[in-house]
Parts: sequence; structure tokens; C-alpha cells
Amino acid sequence: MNTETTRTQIMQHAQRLVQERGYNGFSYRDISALIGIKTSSIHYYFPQKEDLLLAVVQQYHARWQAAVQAIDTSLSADAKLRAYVEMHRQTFCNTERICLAAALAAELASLPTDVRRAIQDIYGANEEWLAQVLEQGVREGSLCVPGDVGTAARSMFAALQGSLVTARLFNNSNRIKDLLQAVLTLRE
Amino acid sequence: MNTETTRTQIMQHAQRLVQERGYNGFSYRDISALIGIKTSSIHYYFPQKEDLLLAVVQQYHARWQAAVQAIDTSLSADAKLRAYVEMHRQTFCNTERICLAAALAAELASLPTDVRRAIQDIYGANEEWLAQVLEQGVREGSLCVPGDVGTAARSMFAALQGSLVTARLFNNSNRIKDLLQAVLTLRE
DNA sequence: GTCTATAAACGGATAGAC
DNA sequence: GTCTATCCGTTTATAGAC
Repeated sequence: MNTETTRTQIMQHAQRLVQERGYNGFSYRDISALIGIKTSSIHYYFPQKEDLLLAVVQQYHARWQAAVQAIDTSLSADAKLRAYVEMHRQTFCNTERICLAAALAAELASLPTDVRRAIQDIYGANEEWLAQVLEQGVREGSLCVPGDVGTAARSMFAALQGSLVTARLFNNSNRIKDLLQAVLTLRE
Repeated sequence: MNTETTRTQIMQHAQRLVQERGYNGFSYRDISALIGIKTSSIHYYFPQKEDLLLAVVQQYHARWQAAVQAIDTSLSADAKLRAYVEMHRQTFCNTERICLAAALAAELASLPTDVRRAIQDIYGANEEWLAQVLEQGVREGSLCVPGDVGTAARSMFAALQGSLVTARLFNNSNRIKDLLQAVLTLRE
């Protein structure tokens, strides 16, 4: 069982390149050179570049969702939130990459409609998960959330996505957990 | 005095295109078609595409700084903050564009060093201004800022940048003022 | 499945006429 | 300053051999 199929390698490199340089910042040639194949071989798996993009986005969404849902549901809200933020921080520290959805959302006007919808789905799913955790936190009293939890969840996810961007910009991964300060009643 | 010089038009379209599609998402041809000139004329003003980019980024920084510093320094901290967020919201509502610095930071790896530094400058200046306002707010008691003001300022600017991205993604400008909820003690 | 070969358009960029 | 003309590498994509 070799998971390092050509198709897998293509998608891995494509995802990384989007996160580093954006959708318009890489070409089939880049990927072909990295893997050691010809660009025509990539077209065999993904006839158009947009096909590759959509496949990468959907795979990213599925994997991220699985990772989020792997967070122990029996945890307290503040522990869930810490685990969630730590997930982002760990991913960033290992790869120096921002979220795929954020990278693509920045160049929204140059993306096909189905990809835009897929990006909305990623944002929506994360905001929804966060809103539920915040609501739990309010119930428990483990989190300090002023105002509407839905609003706070959207704001928090935006902050997290934005902090990944600045963590890379300033080469400082500590920025990723900055948003915890406001919502955690206990100091770290 | 016609400010609609060719140079001005080139820079206007370049800025808009970066904000909409990213640096790698437009070409001299796009701009030339929009203005009704030839690409060689653009090269007369900006020999390389990177020259154009740097000029656009620096102009954007200068104008944004001027607008921020035009906020009445005698205002209370919460009024300053509302004015600052409203500035973002108004700009977005008129143009449907995210911040130039955020658009570029998303494709960081494909940008020249001097542009990266300029983007850092934009982030740094905004974070610094916000930190001072938050500090004033803590002194006055007009803002609710738990923990370190520097950390809160960075987190807040990240949230603001991220909210512009989602405002565009979901076509909903209300998201931009979401972050005010957490920090304003008075409800809107 | 991967290759060679090729097409056709696009990209940034330059030289030189007007 | 703007144009025409041109260069040359890149990019996406296809046809067909192996």
C-alpha cells in the first residue's frame, strides 16, 4: 500500500504551493519539476488546473473537519478552544503555512465559483464549531464571551486566520494564540 | 491640474487588481486594456512589475497612515476605535476590497524582499496605533481589554484584516465591526 | 500511466520610430 | 510619452506514441 502515488504527490505539492504563493503563483511546471514527471502527466490526473484546485480544497476541508471533530467532545469549552488553537499553531510551526482557505480567499476574484463555495464551506464549518464551543463555555462559565456567541465565533475565526498570516509575516508563531487572552478567564 | 495622469490611472488599477486578484493574478495587459494604452507605455512608468507593486504599496501605506492620523486625537479611546473600524467598513462598502497588505501577505513567498518589508511596516504601524488606543482605553475605563494591550492590539488587527476577507467571501459588511463587541463595554 | 511533441495564448520586457 | 514591432520564456492544454 503505497500512498505516495503520483496523484497524491501532485496534490500535496499543489496544496503547499497555494498556501505559500497563492493559486496564481504556481504552475504545472513547478509541480512537475518537484516530482520529476512531465506536465502532461499532471494533466492526466487533473485535466485543468481548476480541477486540481477543487480536489485540493475538498481534501483539505475533509481532513481539517476530521481533525476538529477528533477533539474530545467531553472536554470543557476552554480546553476545546485551547486544543483547537494549538492545532492551528502546531500546523503552522511544522509547515510555516497559513490556512488554505485564507490563502485562496485573498484572491477570491480569480477563482471559479465552485471553489469559492468550497471556501465558504470551510469558513462556515469552523465558525459553527467555534460558536458551539463558545456557547458551551458560557454555560459552563469557563469562557468569557461578551455579547452574541455567533458574532464572537466569527470574529474569533477571523482573528485566528489573520494571526496565521501575521505569524508568517513576522516569523513569530506566538501570535497564533494571542486571541486566547481575551476569552480565557484564567491566565496561562 | 489633472490628477488623472496615466501614471495615476496605472497605479489605481494596479492597486484594485491586487486587492481583488492578488499580485500574480493580473498582468500589464489587463491594465493596458482598462486604460486604453499599450503595455509598453506602462513599462515607461514602471520598468518592472515589481517597481509598480512597490510604488502602489508605499502609496497605500502613506494614504492609510494619513487617514488614521486624521482621527481626532482628543477623542475617547472607544470613539477612536469606532472611527477606526468604521474607516475599514466604509472603505470596504465603497469598493468591496480587502486591505492591500492582507491581500499581499497571503502570497508572501512570491513577493520581493522590499515589498515584504513594506507590508510589515503597514501591519506594524496599525498595530502600534491600536495598542496606544487600547492603552488609553484602559486608562480611561472606556474599553474592556483583558491582558496585555500589545497582544490585544495585534489580535484585534488580525481580526479586522480577517473580517474584511470574510466580509467579501460572504458578501456581508456587517462582519467588519464584529470585533467591537468584545472590547466595548457599552452595547451598540 | 508516462512520455514526446506541439499548439496557441500569455507573460514581462526592450528597441527604436514618431 | 506613446506607439509599433519584436523577443523569448512561460503556461495551459491536447494528440498520439510507447
